[in-house]
Amino acid sequence: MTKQAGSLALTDLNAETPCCPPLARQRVPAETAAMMAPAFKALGDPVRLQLMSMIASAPDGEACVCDLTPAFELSGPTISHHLKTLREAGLVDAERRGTWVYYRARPDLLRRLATLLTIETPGETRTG
Amino acid sequence: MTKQAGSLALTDLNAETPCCPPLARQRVPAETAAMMAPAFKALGDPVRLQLMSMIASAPDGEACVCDLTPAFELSGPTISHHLKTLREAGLVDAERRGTWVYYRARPDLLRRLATLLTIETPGETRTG
DNA sequence: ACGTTGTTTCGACAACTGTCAACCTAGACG
DNA sequence: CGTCTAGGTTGACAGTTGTCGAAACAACGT
Repeated sequence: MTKQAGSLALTDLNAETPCCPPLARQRVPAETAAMMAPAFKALGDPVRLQLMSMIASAPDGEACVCDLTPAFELSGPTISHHLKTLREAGLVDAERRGTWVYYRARPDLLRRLATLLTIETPGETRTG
Repeated sequence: MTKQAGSLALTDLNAETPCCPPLARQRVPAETAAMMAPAFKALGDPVRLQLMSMIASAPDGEACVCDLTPAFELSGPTISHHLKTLREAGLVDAERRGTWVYYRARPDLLRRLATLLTIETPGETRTG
């Protein structure tokens, strides 16, 4: 299990590193790529992308697993597995309150990813 | 329409579909998720993320494979494979000019991904 | 036409991922 | 304490992915 890489990335991502100018502005260093790629990978599955959206768009900013699971035709363990992937990628946080577990989005990383993908509009439709 | 994930997604993504409000604004429909996830997946590899960045940040907006390959300690076929993945995800375009093949970023999809990840800052409440 | 150089495709293999069934843990309720 | 329900973990399996070497394809120089 070489999943220590994941946790390490998490640590770094949680820091206030101003690590990520837009991808199109300057070449992403290998170190940054290694940190951000797992987050993109986590979003690279339709189920997880929907889960992420359901969590991030929840009215109270958090979603109960009991609401997430029935939204898919997948078994509980499978949903749990996907949620774990999102957790390990640093995209969501989980909290148990009584019987239920609630998931909450981590806007920091999400915002960082968005920044990385940002394209600076040249102001014109096309260059040449 | 048959939903052949790969090529169909490409077609749709190339169109001017206003498909993607921020992920945190409203729940991403399964259809949209199926369209966007492959793009995130393509960026979910450190090598491809760097390739994407090298292409997108290239001075002339395009990068030659002959410049990309030596930037990694990977074989030519492997780099070519990653580039193909980016191509199939609709993130880049390839064009052969004489001996060399040049890759160019497709800002449309990149911008759409960024929009999808955009978080509306809570402190930035629109007054009125 | 031929050989040289650059790039992609093919074939193969190890590693990883998505999925489920079965089991285990945490809290609620009697 | 015992039992029920909600979730998470483990183990196993098929399918996919990352990687390479070898071969095929494309364009240039001679």
